[in-house]
Amino acid sequence: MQKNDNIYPAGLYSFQDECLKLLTGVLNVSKAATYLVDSQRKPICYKTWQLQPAMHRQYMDTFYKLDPLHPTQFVEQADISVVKMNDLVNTQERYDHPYYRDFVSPWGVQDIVELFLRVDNQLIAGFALFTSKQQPEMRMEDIRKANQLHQFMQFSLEQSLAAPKHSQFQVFCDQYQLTPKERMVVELVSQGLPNKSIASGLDCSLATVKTHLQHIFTKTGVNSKTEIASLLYNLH
Amino acid sequence: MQKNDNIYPAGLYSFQDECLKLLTGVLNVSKAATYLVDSQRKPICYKTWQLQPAMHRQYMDTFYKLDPLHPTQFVEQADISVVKMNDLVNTQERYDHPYYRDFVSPWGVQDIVELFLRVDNQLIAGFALFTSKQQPEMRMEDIRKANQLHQFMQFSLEQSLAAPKHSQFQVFCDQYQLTPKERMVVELVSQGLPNKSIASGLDCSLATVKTHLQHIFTKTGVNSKTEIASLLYNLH
DNA sequence: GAAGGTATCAACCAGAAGGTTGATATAGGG
DNA sequence: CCCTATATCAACCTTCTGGTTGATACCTTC
Repeated sequence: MQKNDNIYPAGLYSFQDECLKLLTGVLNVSKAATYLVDSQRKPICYKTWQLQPAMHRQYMDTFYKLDPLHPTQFVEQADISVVKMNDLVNTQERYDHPYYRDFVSPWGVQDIVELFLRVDNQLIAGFALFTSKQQPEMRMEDIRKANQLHQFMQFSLEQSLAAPKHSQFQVFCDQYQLTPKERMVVELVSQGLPNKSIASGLDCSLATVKTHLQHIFTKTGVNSKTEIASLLYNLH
Repeated sequence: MQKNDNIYPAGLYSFQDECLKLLTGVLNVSKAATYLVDSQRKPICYKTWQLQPAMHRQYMDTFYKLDPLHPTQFVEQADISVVKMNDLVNTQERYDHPYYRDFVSPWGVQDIVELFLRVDNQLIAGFALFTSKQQPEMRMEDIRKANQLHQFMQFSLEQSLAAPKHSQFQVFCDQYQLTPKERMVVELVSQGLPNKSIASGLDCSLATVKTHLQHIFTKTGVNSKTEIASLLYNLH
């Protein structure tokens, strides 16, 4: 577990931002979301675009369990990278199933396309693109574009992970032997986020974040988040 | 005032550290100190080496006024860069004057050599090197070495100010039109220092630091020191 | 000399962050 | 099977930070 994780998914904060901008800028979607997949295969670090906070909360609280596009469904299928919901689930099912009846449909969503990014066959990030009932149905052409974008994002991801900035982050984390979750905390700290945001980013409690921070502080020998950010960018 | 100061002395935190290490490592001194000179020609951002905190406090509280090597004595004399106290002040004076009788001598100091760094003829940093009464008197050879080191430090300073890292700092400060003192605060924030340390570094009260921070927060549109550090190293 | 920018400091408050202890659960190695 | 490492969370307390208001002083510039 540690082995697979000491590179991913930490260090991808701005990568997510840029990808989301790209997708929503090029494709005709009404809402979008992105997340990273942690070592326990749990989606964390959600970032959304024009997606109602209440809808996201509903998903996180309840409906993620029923999601046919949930990343856990695709961790093993390394060949699947772009999935269209309405292709995966037939029309009848979409009428019967509570996921569509009680969640997808009420929020005015017509279809969802999910993009997965992998490194070494391991799923590490995902993107959900929503079209609304007011929009025209998604066509082959749109899916082709999505595949095109996916391909470039996959390329860009590998570049990002090889960049000096990223390796600097790795050097720091390796130097102090931080655990995967601790690395994620450091990543979010380095973005200047308050603990509350870090907690919601990692989908855990404030208490857990504080515990992680305490461990990071002891390992690195500092005593504030600002100092962490400073250390990170002033490696000796 | 603004004009002369929007480059210096901010951004020299690690430069000071390295210089102090160099001087104390190469020259045979018992204590040392370094400082930056701000726009009001006041020494700030002291860093010391083997110098008793109590001695430093005494100097800062009282004796700085009597110091014949005090930087204000040399702001105008752009040709003077390395000064030896015992050459500047004759033996008799050193017996009579309270600065030596009540401060220098009681702390076991035999001689002091001061080095000044300038940019555009403006004094921006100083180094004080102390020899103790237990050490042999400083000779011509030592002064030659000090001059040699000074020359390189002067070169290195110019390099540092031209380095990408420094210009990044400048870009940030210019972008948000920060005042000289605000820039100093940002510099110390970027080192991860708590407000109390920033206050003592700038030789002002905690309240002043907080006011500076509030202004920086409004100008940059953030609301925490960690975010400042993050912004600084993640310029868009 | 009035106005604006800068630098200084005080007092106050609410909320965030840091520090500690202790507890639970789970995965993996020996 | 036990031990360790990891991840999770709660409760508590202290200290630090952020936000606000208001005041003084100095220096330019108009």
